[in-house]
Amino acid sequence: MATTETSAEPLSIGEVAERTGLSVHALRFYEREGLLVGPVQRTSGGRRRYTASDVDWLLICVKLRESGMPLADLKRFAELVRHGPGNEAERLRLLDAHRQRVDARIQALEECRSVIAWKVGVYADHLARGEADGLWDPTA
Amino acid sequence: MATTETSAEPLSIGEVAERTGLSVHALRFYEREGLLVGPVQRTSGGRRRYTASDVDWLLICVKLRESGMPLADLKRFAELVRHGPGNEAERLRLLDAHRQRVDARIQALEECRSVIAWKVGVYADHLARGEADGLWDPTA
DNA sequence: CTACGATCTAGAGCGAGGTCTAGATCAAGT
DNA sequence: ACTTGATCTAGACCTCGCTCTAGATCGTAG
Repeated sequence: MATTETSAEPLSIGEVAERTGLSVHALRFYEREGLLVGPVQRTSGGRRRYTASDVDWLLICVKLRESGMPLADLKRFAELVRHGPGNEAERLRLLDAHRQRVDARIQALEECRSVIAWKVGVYADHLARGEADGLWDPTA
Repeated sequence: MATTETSAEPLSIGEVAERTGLSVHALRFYEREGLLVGPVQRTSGGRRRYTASDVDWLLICVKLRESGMPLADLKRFAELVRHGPGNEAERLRLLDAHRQRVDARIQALEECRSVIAWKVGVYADHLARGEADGLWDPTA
């Protein structure tokens, strides 16, 4: 069980890709873009070695991205963390603003869902009754 | 109250833009891409005249897009409707598949939100206690 | 008639967020 | 030593979904 454990052993980029769901390309891209808190360590041969906290950070990044945070905001957040203690209020503001956007997005999606569900119902009814009328259809 | 009513009067592209939230550019683009059910009528001078059902369709489009349906799927849906009665089962499948994707997306967002809310809580606690420790922070 | 804003077409351009390529190097197995 | 697969860098390229431009025309108010 040495390959799947959550140990202190540094991981290769491929292993981190597996664990985070990001592609190795994306991992290098994120690093170039300054989205990581610290520089990733390297082996003598130049290969990246990710620590557990690198992976933790990436997992947070994945959630923030998945919820629609732009890379620019993620970068800003990374910069704040990189800069160290003293800016927690700003980090909080950034995260909380994002949380609000996520809430709004969820609400918007729920509204869309109800419109779509209604339309699905219209078609389902129509098919159940085997009729060609009663549907809104400009070509009918 | 002639300018804001929901009448049978055809509307100019600018009026439709106002009512749907799409830009006039986007409206022309959608038309070019075949996302509309029928061809938009024109005045003798060549200007577009949208009917109420054009607007209804566009409002559906807006909801589908807002909920993440790709233009390609929207185009497919438009083609089905344009083709007329007889393919309602496929329309239903398309819409229902989308509804499921929306549900999945909402769930994913809710998970993200809880991760983010937890992180917000961590920072809020930290600030409330005025401490510099207890935070996960690789640079500390 | 003259202005002026809205609209027209065709097509170029853009921003986000990666993805992919080429060619070299590293590391491990045999 | 040789082969194989993972990784390296720099930078080109891609998809999506519009957005914008240029230059012409329409249509309405004065």
